[in-house]
Amino acid sequence: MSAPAIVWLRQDLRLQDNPALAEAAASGRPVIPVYILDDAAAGAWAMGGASRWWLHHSLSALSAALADLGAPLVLRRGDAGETLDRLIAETGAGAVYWNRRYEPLAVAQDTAIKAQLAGRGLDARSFNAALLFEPWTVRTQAGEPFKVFTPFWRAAQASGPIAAPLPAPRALAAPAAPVAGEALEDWGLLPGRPDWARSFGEMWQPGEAGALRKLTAFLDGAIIAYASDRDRPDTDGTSMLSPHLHFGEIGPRQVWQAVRFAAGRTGALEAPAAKFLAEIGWREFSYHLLHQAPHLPETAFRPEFAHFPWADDRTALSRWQAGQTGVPIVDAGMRQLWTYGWMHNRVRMVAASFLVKHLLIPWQDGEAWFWDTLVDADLASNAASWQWVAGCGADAAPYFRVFNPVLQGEKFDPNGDYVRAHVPELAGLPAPWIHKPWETPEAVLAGAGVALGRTYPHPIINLQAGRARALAAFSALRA
DNA sequence: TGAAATGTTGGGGCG
DNA sequence: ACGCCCCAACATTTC
Repeated sequence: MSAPAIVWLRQDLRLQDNPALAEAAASGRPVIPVYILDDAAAGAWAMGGASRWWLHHSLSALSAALADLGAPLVLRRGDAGETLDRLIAETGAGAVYWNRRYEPLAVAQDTAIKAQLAGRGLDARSFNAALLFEPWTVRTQAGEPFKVFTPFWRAAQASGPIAAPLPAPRALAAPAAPVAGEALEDWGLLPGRPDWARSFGEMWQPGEAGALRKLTAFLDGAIIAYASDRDRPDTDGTSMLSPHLHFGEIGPRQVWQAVRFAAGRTGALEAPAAKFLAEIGWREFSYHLLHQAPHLPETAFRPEFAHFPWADDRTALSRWQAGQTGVPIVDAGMRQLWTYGWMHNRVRMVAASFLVKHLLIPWQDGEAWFWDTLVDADLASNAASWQWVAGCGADAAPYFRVFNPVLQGEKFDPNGDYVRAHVPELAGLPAPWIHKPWETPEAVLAGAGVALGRTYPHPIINLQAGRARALAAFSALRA
């Protein structure tokens, strides 16, 4: 029997379209799939709480699926390089395969490990499972990386056909002797008390099966109205694939093929399909930006922001985090985030704009909170999106684009149902007032059981004054 | 993937 | 029937 192949799984927790796993299966070697929890290697960007909840359940699902195929998942903790070395020594493995990561520290770690393994004569190989286009392959005519989304996406799509996804291996050869691993329950990935994740399960089914279910439901339902409903937080208008994509429970090639196939069957889907795939494109663009600017999670892409006069207001930050700003659409979003580990994208923009512009709080503070609380927390997307809102990123929103949370609420949550779902103390307010309780007549408030300052906060800032202050601060930057 | 201020226009009420 | 005015609706520009 030939020496086993280790498949080092990371953000590719699936069987379908998994090139590293497929390579191991095709090699004829016994297969040892391993997941290594290596928090130290991630530095300041170790997985947040919501991501850990997700990881626990995703590994649980993957473990069952791999056991069915004949090669049980091995769980280990510690420095990844040392852990792989020990595993190789224990099992006599002759090959290590993995799918690439793109976070700067992960790239450095993978590069060092690969050189180390190859130097010792092991077959160490990496593959692409996470992106449609490798970040370093999309270039302008001048050979430069892109800084603007639209030309990036046009060039990327024109750069060649997207490979068809690989099927899941039908079976895997088990190693001669079982490989010892840790118990998932011992990793402490789930919250203790209080169990802030108790509602997550209502919305999510981590794992490959859950990912495919979300994709199917989207293609059978919301995609037809995606162009408009994706902006409506009061509907299920989006795919909700983001955490599945982040953990690699489904790959972008699978999404691409399924969407194109669905659109090919009926012409009515062509336009919404293109809109949806452009969102996949934004994910690709974020990785493209992170690759050209490795400090994107910490430092403004545009250098003139280095000395921006941000406010140091811990109280305001806490109230924003807790969904107690007194601005209904913002509070609804922040509470949806806390309750379900996810926030509708339209509301993310509104809540982020409110923090960065009305409150002048550094975008990095919002980024850090999202990192800890989102189940889809993704270093590239999170950093690029926060910089976009703050206006300090590539292809960023212009400085004068300040979302008015009242108008956004009235436009995208016209009946107030989204606010009612997440801010129950306002549920009695009629639609014309629910997005601006501070302007609501006293009699209407009383009729709805709302007492401002007691059952629901006064707004943390006057919206007009906050907008004016933001415009002054951001326009000073240009001068 | 904005909002607000300012400018323009055209329908309809009304003397 | 006509002209004046109001203002909603839309367009443009400014931040």
